[in-house]
Amino acid sequence: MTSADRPLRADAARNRASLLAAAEAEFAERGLTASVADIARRAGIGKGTVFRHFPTKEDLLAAVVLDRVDGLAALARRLATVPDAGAALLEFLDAAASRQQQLDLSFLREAGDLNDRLSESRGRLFQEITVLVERAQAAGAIRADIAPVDVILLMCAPTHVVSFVPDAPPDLWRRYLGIIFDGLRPDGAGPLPHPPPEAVSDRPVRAAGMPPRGPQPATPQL
Amino acid sequence: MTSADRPLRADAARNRASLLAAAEAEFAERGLTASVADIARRAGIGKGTVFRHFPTKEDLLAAVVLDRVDGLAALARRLATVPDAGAALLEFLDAAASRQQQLDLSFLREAGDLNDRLSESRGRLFQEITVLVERAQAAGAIRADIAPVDVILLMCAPTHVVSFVPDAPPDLWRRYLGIIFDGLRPDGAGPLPHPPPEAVSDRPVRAAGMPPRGPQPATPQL
DNA sequence: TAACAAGTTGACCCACCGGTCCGGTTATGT
DNA sequence: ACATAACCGGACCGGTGGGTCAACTTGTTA
Repeated sequence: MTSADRPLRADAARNRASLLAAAEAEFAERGLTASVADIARRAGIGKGTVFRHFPTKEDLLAAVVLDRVDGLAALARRLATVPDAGAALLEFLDAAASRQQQLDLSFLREAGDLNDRLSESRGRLFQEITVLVERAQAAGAIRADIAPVDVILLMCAPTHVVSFVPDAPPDLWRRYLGIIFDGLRPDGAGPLPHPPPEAVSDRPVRAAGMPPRGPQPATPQL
Repeated sequence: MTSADRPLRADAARNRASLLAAAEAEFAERGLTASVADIARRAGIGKGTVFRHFPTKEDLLAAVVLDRVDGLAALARRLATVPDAGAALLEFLDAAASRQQQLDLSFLREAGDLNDRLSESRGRLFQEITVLVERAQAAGAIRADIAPVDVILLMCAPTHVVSFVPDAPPDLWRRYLGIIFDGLRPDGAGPLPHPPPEAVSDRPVRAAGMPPRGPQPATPQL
């Protein structure tokens, strides 16, 4: 819209920048429950201005998350040329988890309709991951019965697991990435009990704690 | 209270039962964000009645969750006598994940103050798990550098991972339990990159999406 | 500098949610 | 059958959060 039609007014551009910065910080600190009002206050602008730039809170979140996703995809692409395919995959997972410490992307796996540009970027990222996984597999670094989807699904697990320990050391997640990655190795291990799922997602599912619009598809929970 | 003083009136007992059933169903479908009003409606009783039985939404959740936790602890205790310690641990993790399909207990790992009875039960459960893990370790079924805490933390991962795939087959989680459990095996695998955390929790941290009381400890998110 | 469009703002709207309260209802013991 | 205490329910309260709007300000362009 504004970005294509006109060059955007000077003050508007400034506001947009500090809005994005504030949103990133706020989402990182409070999670998806961060309120638009708080973000606006932090950015030093009025709440109305937020909605002028992004018609919806979800769109704001999408904007914040977009470059992280693109960055991850770029990293994956770079790592696809590294000789040691196994090490490349591990490094990617390391980087992914590391960045999740700052902002949870896990909802990306389900939110099929967050934003057109975002879901496009997500698609690219998933494709790059697929390349990484298949290379690692061809190199014998991970077992043959692993599908790229599996890695995508497990990608966020280390961060999630660690999010439950109170004063977690900043790199505790590496421990769990280590365990999970060892589970991907071809060493011992019998056959897996279930085939991988078809796809991660493409239907509209909402990020948890975001908008209680429909009857909600229900995250299965104990 | 009511359960100790007096035998509880007939209609009250009936209402309490249907309330618990409704709460369980609603929490399972909508997660922690299920509203008390919805639960009351589903139970066919007034909202006031809900609060008469449980002073707080959190207490209601605790009541719903309590017997599941106790059931899991009982299972763990039973499995502690099974000869094959490795198989016993795997079976426990299988049962735990299986029940999580119905109601997510992951918040147990952080909610230190949900309810006295609940956190007591949780303590027992964790202790039983510790026994299971140490036995499996002594039997050489899982690697020596795994701590019981690790298993507790990873326990809910398979369910969580699967919660992102749209129309997941009901036992897809077994695939990821398989991968993770393989990561616990003593086979190949170098040393783990980080020591285990001290404890899972004992300080008051709120379940996500439950009450926005304090400034929130912020689930680290990407 | 004049004039207009683009941008800004915060009061306002509305829906939701946890929790309270009191007038009315009903089970229960005698 | 009656008295009574336990119980029920829904209107109500205070707070919150996403989103709207009309009046006002400001950058831009001629």
